[in-house]
Amino acid sequence: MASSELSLILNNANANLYPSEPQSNLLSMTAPMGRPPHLSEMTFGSNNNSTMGSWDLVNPQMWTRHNVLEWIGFHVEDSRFDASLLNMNCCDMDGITLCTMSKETLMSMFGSMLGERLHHSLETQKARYATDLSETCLSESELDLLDDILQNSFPFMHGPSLGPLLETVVVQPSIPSDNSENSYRYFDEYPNQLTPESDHGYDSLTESFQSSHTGSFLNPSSPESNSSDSDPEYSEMHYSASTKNFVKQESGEPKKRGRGRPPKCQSEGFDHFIQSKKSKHAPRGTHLWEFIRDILIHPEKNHGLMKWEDRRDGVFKFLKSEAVAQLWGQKKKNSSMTYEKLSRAMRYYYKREILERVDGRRLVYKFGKNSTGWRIEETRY
DNA sequence: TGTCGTTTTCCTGGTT
DNA sequence: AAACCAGGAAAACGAC
Repeated sequence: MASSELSLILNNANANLYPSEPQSNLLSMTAPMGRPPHLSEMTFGSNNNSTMGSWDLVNPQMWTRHNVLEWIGFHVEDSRFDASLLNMNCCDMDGITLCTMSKETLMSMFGSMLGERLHHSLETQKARYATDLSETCLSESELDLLDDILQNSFPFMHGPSLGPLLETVVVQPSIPSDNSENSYRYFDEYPNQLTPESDHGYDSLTESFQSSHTGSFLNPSSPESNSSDSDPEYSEMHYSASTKNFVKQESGEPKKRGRGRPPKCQSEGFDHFIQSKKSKHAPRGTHLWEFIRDILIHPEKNHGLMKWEDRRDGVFKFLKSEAVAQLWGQKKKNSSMTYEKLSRAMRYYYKREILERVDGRRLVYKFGKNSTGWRIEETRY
């Protein structure tokens, strides 16, 4: 079950861009919503745990801003720290952000004593939940949910290619970082770790994972491994049938298939059973151009993925094209997304004037007159 | 259930 | 040669 951590990491990367704060029901705050409560407004005795807040019941990665405040408040109170010395701006962050902070960063923000204490507590919580996830017996519905997340987030983890990734899962919470780092750092690591072998012109991270890792992640006889896929391309059985690269490796000669997008779910059986349990009507997500825009206008969350070439004119450049594509694929639950496909979708925006062509410059695009929300006057960034 | 819009996938050919 | 660009064709898929 440690694999769910990896899903969390990737989901958190998206959650960073599209936060939903789903756990507000866990809060035990007395402060009104809409602003961070002052520490003096917080209570710690109204939940399951009489001394700690609801943060104690949740993986730090999943903490909301309120959970973080609650957690800080607990330690302020417990250590008899003078709360008036605290800069409340430092307390306004979610768990994902918090988890990227190094000990030094925490100490600089909260002082050596409280900072060290917070760091220690945070590491303890991280370790605890990393352990909990692997040891907890989950209910059937939780298993379904977990499986759902795993399939959607990293379907290629099922089958023969997962071993080393689990190490990443365990290590991730301790990634050394400072304030400037964030979840995208996770993606930044891959190009160096992987050994693309694809003959495809655009080596996606997905392909890299598939081609460079061996070993088994799940017991082949377990329901998880059988159900591994709403996306059958990534089960060992079906991969050859629908993935161009694999076909080429398998036969030594590319097999032609019909034009257009192949069906995502081509199998019956348990895969179909799992699939049928999922909602048929996922809420409409943001469009690709909005996704790109959101990466660009959140520089603190755009860790070297893209950059503005000309902020005023809306000209931007992909720095890590495949990483952006993977992130987009992650958002769309499509782990086979590549920059090639993403860029095709981008080119369709020319006609609709959401994007404008930038001739002669690779990986450079420009927002068009029908795009919104990126201009300096439209954002606070 | 059908239609529509937006991708997604594949492809060929061209450019850097 | 690899990486990227351009755009046609066709299909998937969610929304309405």
